[in-house]
Order: sequence, then structure tokens, then C-alpha cells
Amino acid sequence: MRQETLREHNLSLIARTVMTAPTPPSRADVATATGLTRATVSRLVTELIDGGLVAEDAPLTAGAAGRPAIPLRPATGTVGALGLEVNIDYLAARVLDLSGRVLAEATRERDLRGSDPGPVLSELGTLGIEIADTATAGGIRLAGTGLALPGLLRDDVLLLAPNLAWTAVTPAALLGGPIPGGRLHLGNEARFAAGAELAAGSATDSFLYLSGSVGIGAAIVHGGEIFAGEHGWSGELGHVCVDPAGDTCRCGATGCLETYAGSAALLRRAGLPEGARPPDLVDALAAADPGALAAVHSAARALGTAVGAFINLVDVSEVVLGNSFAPLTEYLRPELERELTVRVLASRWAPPQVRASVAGDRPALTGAARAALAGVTEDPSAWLSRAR
Amino acid sequence: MRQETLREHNLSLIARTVMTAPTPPSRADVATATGLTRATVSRLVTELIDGGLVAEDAPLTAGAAGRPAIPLRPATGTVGALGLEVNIDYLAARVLDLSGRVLAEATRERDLRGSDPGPVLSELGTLGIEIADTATAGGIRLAGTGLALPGLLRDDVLLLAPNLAWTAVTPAALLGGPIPGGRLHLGNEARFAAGAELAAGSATDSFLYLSGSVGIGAAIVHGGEIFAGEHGWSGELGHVCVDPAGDTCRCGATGCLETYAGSAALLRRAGLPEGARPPDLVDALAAADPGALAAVHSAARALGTAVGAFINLVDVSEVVLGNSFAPLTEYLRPELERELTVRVLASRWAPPQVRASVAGDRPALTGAARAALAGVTEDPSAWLSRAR
DNA sequence: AGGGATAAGTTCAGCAGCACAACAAACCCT
DNA sequence: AGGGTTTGTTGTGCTGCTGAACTTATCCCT
Repeated sequence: MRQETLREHNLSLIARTVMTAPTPPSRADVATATGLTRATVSRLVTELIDGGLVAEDAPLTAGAAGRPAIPLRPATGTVGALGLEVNIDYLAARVLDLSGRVLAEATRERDLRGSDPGPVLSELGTLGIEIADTATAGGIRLAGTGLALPGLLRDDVLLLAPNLAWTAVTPAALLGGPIPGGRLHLGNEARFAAGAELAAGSATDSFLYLSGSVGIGAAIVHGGEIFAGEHGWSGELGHVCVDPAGDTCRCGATGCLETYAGSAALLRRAGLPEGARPPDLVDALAAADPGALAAVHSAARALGTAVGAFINLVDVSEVVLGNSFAPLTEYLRPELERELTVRVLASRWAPPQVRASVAGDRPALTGAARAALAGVTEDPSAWLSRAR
Repeated sequence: MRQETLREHNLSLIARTVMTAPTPPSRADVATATGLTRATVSRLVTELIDGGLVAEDAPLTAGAAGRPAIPLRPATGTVGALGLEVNIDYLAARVLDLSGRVLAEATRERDLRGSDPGPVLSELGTLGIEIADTATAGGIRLAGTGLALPGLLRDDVLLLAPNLAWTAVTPAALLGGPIPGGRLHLGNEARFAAGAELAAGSATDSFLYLSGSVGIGAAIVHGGEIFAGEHGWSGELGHVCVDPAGDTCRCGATGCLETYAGSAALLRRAGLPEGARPPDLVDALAAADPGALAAVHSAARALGTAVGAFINLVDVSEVVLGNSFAPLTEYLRPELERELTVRVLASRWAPPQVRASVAGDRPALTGAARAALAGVTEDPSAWLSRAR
């Protein structure tokens, strides 16, 4: 580490402290949190404020003795990023600023299974540029664009998106036009969603995020960091084997979790008519439909087997149910928790906790935008010199 | 990060670069590897040499033009650490120096299943102090002691070692006498062994290390770092469910991998007589005993199911077979690789590689000592000021 | 054998960035 | 109003890195 990077490091440290603090901290709070002196923090905070990354709130005059502290928070309306998402049944674009405020958004509902990547990504690109323009017209500077995709990525290529039936797609080329904010960050849908969950102020910074859909993705969040694995292909929970004697999955293996708890499998097993959608399952459960209840219970057991393995292997004991799993949380919970208690070796000392996601609608979209914004927070010096 | 820590950080960076380099680097090599200037490296290296952490080799006069480089390597015979291990069938102690040389060692073979922790740890403590004394008599300064245990640890307590049938043991108290080198580092056997594998110069720095024994432990090594999980309980591969309809395991769940591929299960399934030991199984396999082959093949399939889940979840694609698995590698390989190819979603793009461990005998013992030595490498300033 | 080329390691002046302490500001409490 | 308390700012000093020049040691070519 060189001397110049010391400054960059501290600038980033302070920026991250302000961005992730549960409540707006004063300069003095930041100093004690980071171990830097008030003098250093003060100098660097001034720079962040001038650069439009941090803003001062009105001093809180209430309470204790002493000069009132000036709370610091992420700036609003100065720096933003565009999030894009292609998923099984929609395209979407959203612009966030550093404070997490949504500045513009658009969604196109559409069944994209088996679609042609070219026109779909071209439409998404156009949608993204429109949305980005409305935001930049409001005075926002864009730091980049994130694109969430439900599949395996390598560098700039989507190798495989099983449920879209896309292979070897290069999104950057197909989006068309310039990328808003310059750089394009590709990422897995579940991992981006987990990032949004983390930012949404979940109390803990270590959890397993499960993204239910036709496929089942997952993300490992450990100490506030998202673990991507060697190639960025971690979290393929849907293809964990829960019974070697089970049905053959589209992937070629037998007894994959997806064949029990993927949304398509779940609807079929619940005996719902062809063309039913996840909300119909929730309705059937609310009406205590026996077929639906049986399907969800067997899905919960299968999920428990797979997630039990997950926890035994990575030792992260909070489980967040996201996407199509979220509305099923209370139906899944009893069997899921029972299975985890039995199967997780350490459950006696750290009982796995199950809860629904709190990240809001389309978390992967938010996560994609945040991933682009993270570039600014991680290296404020680069952004500040670029902004100048 | 404060200014003083910049120096500490760079000192540690240089120390780690020298320690982990595949071939002894010159000061100039270190400078390019770390991005520091030659001037800074030179100054800090002098300090490391004076402190006895690094040594100069004889200049290599061979080859290229220019002043010959002075190779730098970990010092021998100056700083060491004591590794201790309690396992199912032995106690052991070993002293290593920074270069990885074994300076003293002792082993006591003994069946410790169901033993009383007090006398066992007391004996180990005495053994450790003896071994440590022979090393310090040779002029070594000890940096600490590591203790490898086959179970779940929390802080200084061994919560559960299923195969020893130990619960709630506090080793620091039971070892008796002063801890050689001061601080005691407790750690899981599989994770310490993985550390030794990493140090043994495996070509890759990302792999899953599987430690076969009566139980089956594992460790996740990613980018040269060992992933411990939230509480340090990651890698409990033995209790991953490979068939919900399988036998009931000692842990209470059904179909755990351990009931297929744990060494006790394997010997029983191979039809070997009561009291047989793992080498007997290798002999039976070499003699093409059909029962032994069948048992190993079904173990390989079960292992493939569990490790396939592991790879799908954490995306680390090299699998190192250690401990009792190592001599079985070539018998396990065909079925294991077939299973992984089918079950790992990304196997087409990153085919999982299976290989035997190269870390040598009792790797956890080496890993325990290295863990204590890592304290010196990670924070050389603290060691240097302590040494003064 | 001698001179040029090349690369490693060292020296030293200069500078960037943090620490420390003193100070000013703003509020509370009595 | 005055003392106490905490926040934020200011300026001096010091630590530790940088960059360039310099020394050292070897190779290679003529």
C-alpha cells in the first residue's frame, strides 16, 4: 500500500461508514468508529461533501450537553446509478441515488422463457436510456449501470440462463447505445438481490438469501460481504440434490431442489391448473387447499434438506426468503425450521433463523443499481477526480 | 487506517510476500509484486532481517546481466511455533519454524474415542512442553501454540467433538502449565489441515479440502483465505444429507454422508472384520476384494452428491482428498468425477478437479503450528517490538 | 582485457498526509 | 451569567513513502 492509497483508503472508509451507518453519524462518531482523529475525518468529510457524496443534516439540538453534532448522511439527488434486470417474466429499469431513493423506474411485464436475447436486450437498453435521461434531467450524475441476470456469468458473457433458455449471450453488445454512466456491471440476480437486502438495513450482516422463482438462486452474505466464489457461480441452490432417487431435472441430474421447490414445480405439485401463477398458490394456501398445503410442506422439507446442507457447509445461520418464497414464509416455516434443527449439526448452539425478505419489490434491480454505486463508495477519489 | 498502521501493513505485506512466494524473491521482485518502491522495500526488508523473520540466500550469479539479485526466504531457526493435535487415534506435538522446517516432534498413538478429556489434554500439554523445550534449547523463539481439534469450537471452548464424545471442554485450562509461546490458538482439524495444504505449495489457492476420518470434515479455501463462517463451524460435510431415506446418523438426522463415507461406515460396509483399520481397506482394494470395491464405489457416489452440493453452493472447483481419503483417491475418482460432472451446474465451464492431498503426514498438526506463526507474519511490528 | 549495458540495492532530499494539541463554537445546567 | 461538555477547526510537527541519483555487481561484446 502506497502513501497516496492511504488517503484513498481513508476516504473510502469514511464514505462507507456514512453510507452504511444505521443512523446519521456526526464527524466525531465517524472518528471513533474508524479510529481516525477528528481532524482527519473533518478534512476528508469536507472533501466528500464538496464532491456531492455526503450531505449534512440539520443539527440535532435536542438532548445532551456540548456543541450539537451535525449528522452526516448519503447525499440525495447528486450521484445515481441505473439498475437493469431481465427475469423470467419481466424487464425493468430503475435509477437510485446514493441515499437509496428511487428517482425513476419502469417495468415491462412479459413472459421471456425461450425468448430471443437480441430484441429483449435491445428493448431493455432503450428503456434504460429513457429512465436514465429522466434522472439526469433532474441534475443527477450517473456512476454506472448494473444488469441483473438469472444465470451463470463469466466476464461479460451470460453463459447460461436455464429458465430463459439463453446461452452465450453478450449483453453489453446487445443493449445498444452508450451505457448510462459508462461502465456496465453484470451480476447474478440472487447476489444483487442479497445486496439490496443488506442495504435495506437488515439487522444482521450475515445471512443466506434465497431467491425463489422457477429456478432457485441463493447468495452467501458474510460479515456484510457477498461471497461470489471462484468464478462468481456460488449459490446454485436449485441444483443441490435432495434425493438421488428423485425426478430428473432439466439440468440432467436427479432430485434437484428445483424439482420440489421451484415455482413451476410447486404449482404443478399443488394441482393448480396450467397457467397458474405464484399468487394463485398463495390464494389456495389462504383457502387451506389440501393439495397446495401438501405441495408446500414437501417443498419445505426439500428446502430444509438443501438449506441444512448449506448451513452445515458455510455456517451462516440466518435464512432470508426472497422473491416468490417471501409470501410463502409462514407456510414454509414450520417444516423448514424442524428440518434445519435436525440437520444442522450446530443448531443447538446457533439455531437457524428464518425470515422473509425486507428488501422490497424487485430487489435485484435495486441491487444492480447499488452495485454500480458501490464503485463510487469504494473509491471516492476516482469519482471525485472524474467529476472534476 | 492510521499512518502508523501504513508501516505495519506494508511490513506485513512484504513478510507475507516472502513467506508465500513459490521461489525466493529479490527485493526488486517484492517491490514489483507489492507495488511499493524499491527504496521502501529495502528499508522494511532490513527490519525483517534484523528481526529474524527473513533471511538472505546466496546471490544467484547465473544467467542474466545486471547486478545479481539476493534471494529472500523465510528465516530458519529463529522463530517457531508449537502445533498440538488431539484426534480419534493419536495425540501429537510438532514444532515448526517460519520456513516450515520441523524442529521437533512426538506422537502418541492411542484410541481416544470416549476418553476423558482431562488426562488426555494434560498428557498432551506435558508432551508439548517437552517438545517446545527441545526447540527453544536450539535457540528458537516460540511465537505461540496451535491446537487442532476434531469438532465445533466457540471461543476457547470445544462445544462438541462427536467422535471423541467430548462436550464442553476448555482445553486451555486442562493442558496445564504455561502455553509455549504465550497465546493458544484453537482450531478445527480440517481447517488447520487445509492451511498446511495451502502452505505445501499447492498450485492453486482455491480448493475444498476434505478430511476423511470416522467423521468427515472439510474446509473452504478461496483465494488463499480459509473461510470459517459466522461462528467458525463451516465445512461440516459429514452431516450433509445425501439421501433423506438413508440410515439414521449419530447426530440424529438421516442419510448423512458420514454413514456412507466415514471410515467406520466404510470398513463396515466393506465387510471387513471388527477392529479393521483404514490401511486394511486399502489392502482389500489392492486385492480387488468385491465387497471393498462396492463399498468404496457407493461411498464415492455419496461423496459426489455432497461435494456436488458443496461446489454448487460455494463455487470452488478443486477438491483435495485428505487424511483417510488420500490413499483412496484413485479408487474414489471415477464415480466421484462422474457424479460431479452431472451434479455441478457449471461443470461444463469449470470441470471439478479431484486430487490427493500433498500436505504430508498429520497436516492438521502442521496447520496448527502455522496458525500460531501466522500471527507473526500478519503483524511483524508487534512481534519485532515484543522480541526487543 | 576493457568498456558499455543492465539490473539490484542504497542514499537522501522532498513531500504527502496524519497526529496532537490548542482553540473556537454551540449547547446544557445551575 | 458562568462553568462544564462535546463538536468541529486550525496549525505545527512528525512519520513514512517517493523519486531520482548513485553505487555495486554482473554479463556481453569487441
